[in-house]
Amino acid sequence: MRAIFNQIYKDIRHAIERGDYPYQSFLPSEAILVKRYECSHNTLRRALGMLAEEGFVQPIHGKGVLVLYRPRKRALFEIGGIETFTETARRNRLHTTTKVMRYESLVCDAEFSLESGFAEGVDLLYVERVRFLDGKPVILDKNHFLASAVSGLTREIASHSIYEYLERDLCMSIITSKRTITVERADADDERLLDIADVDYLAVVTSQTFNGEGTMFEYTQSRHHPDYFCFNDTAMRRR
Amino acid sequence: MRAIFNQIYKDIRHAIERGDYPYQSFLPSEAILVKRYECSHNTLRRALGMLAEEGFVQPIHGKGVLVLYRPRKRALFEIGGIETFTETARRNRLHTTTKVMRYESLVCDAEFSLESGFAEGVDLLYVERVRFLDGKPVILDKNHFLASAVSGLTREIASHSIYEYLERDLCMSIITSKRTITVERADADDERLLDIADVDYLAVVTSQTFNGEGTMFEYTQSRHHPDYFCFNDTAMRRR
DNA sequence: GCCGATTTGTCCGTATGTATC
DNA sequence: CGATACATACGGACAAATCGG
Repeated sequence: MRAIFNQIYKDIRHAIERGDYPYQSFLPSEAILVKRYECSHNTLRRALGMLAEEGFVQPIHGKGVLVLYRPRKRALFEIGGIETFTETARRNRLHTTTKVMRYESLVCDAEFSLESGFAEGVDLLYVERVRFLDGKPVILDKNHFLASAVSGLTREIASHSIYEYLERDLCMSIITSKRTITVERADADDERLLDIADVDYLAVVTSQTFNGEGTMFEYTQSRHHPDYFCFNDTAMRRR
Repeated sequence: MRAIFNQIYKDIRHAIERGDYPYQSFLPSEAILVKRYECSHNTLRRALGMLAEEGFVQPIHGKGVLVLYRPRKRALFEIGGIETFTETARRNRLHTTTKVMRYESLVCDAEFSLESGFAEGVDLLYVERVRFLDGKPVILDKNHFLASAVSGLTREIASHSIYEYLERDLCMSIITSKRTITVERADADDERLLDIADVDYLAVVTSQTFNGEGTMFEYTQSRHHPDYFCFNDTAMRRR
């Protein structure tokens, strides 16, 4: 795989983040960039399209490609894109620990099939974990994995990073993730495990995740302490 | 503009939503689709790329393009993508009303410049509105508009749909929107205007919106009643 | 208001690489 | 190994918006 477009994307992105092309300035024209990167028009446009999709730039017909990126003060803990808890914590230079509360096998019944999207009758692995950030409990993770897809997973591994195991050891490529964010009332478990007293609502991220073969192998509910939840998103309107 | 790719995108998308290509089945191969639509390889791939980006399909190298879409029971009120309150309500066949609480001019000071991203000293229009769904107050909208970009806006228009006015009458094309979702404690205004008693947290969507010329013309904070908030998102991991 | 230069936007045909079966 | 299917890249052509003279 050559992935020239990806190199160009990363190069321009870093240049923008470094401040080479400030907010509200224009990138060099496509013609110039094509010469600089010695690539085709299409390849360059693919890289620009990715940057536009993520809100770094906005191409304006007949004028140029405008930079919309501005550095900003970041929240303590942010999600957006597919990033695991461990990765996010590392990026924010925070120390994390994970406590496995439950680790058990079960079979998907009719009701849970409707909720989760797993087929009825399949074997599942249920893992319930509390995630700590610098000693504070911030997320209650309720993972349901397709047992056949996570063979070899142990309670020990779950206490570190399940995704690292899946990607590195099982060579599973995590591809598509569908997420829904809601705000729900805290229940007794939440209050006990997340150590909250004066808080009665949580941010809840419910997600279905598909691997490289297109099988949905995970259904997870992450219940976030409201003070440590921040989700970022950029959207483009097509006309 | 020919926009063949968009036609193909919509056609395949509707076919999927209609059930022609069920969950976990493969689309016809690219070669077949190229013949069917009488278009080039590139154009077809662009359409497929859009479908993949939005989680409808997942292309699998060497095998085919797998359908990941499943119809699902939808929440009462969902957001995701760029959709206005009015559009979302219409899609969900709900009756909406809007009450304008405040409508005033102001100048961006240093502090608000840092928070919003507007330049210090520019003239702004502040509009505070409560949005009702079938009579229930569900969102408290605090819009800040760049005064120079929304000339002709009146309190009367604000009580219906500001975006409709901007797009149809001012011919403004709303392009990029950067959003952050957090969960915040309800203040006295929230409690009074959203008619909440036993609820003390809200879903807060803070957004910066850019028009077709690349100028940020809006900074808005939408404070959602937690029971009527549902945000959808699909993400892909690049390897 | 028109024209031409510049710049982005769309599409095509072709070639080649790589994973799956 | 060959056939099939997706993945990347190139070069060329033309359309459409913008801007200055």
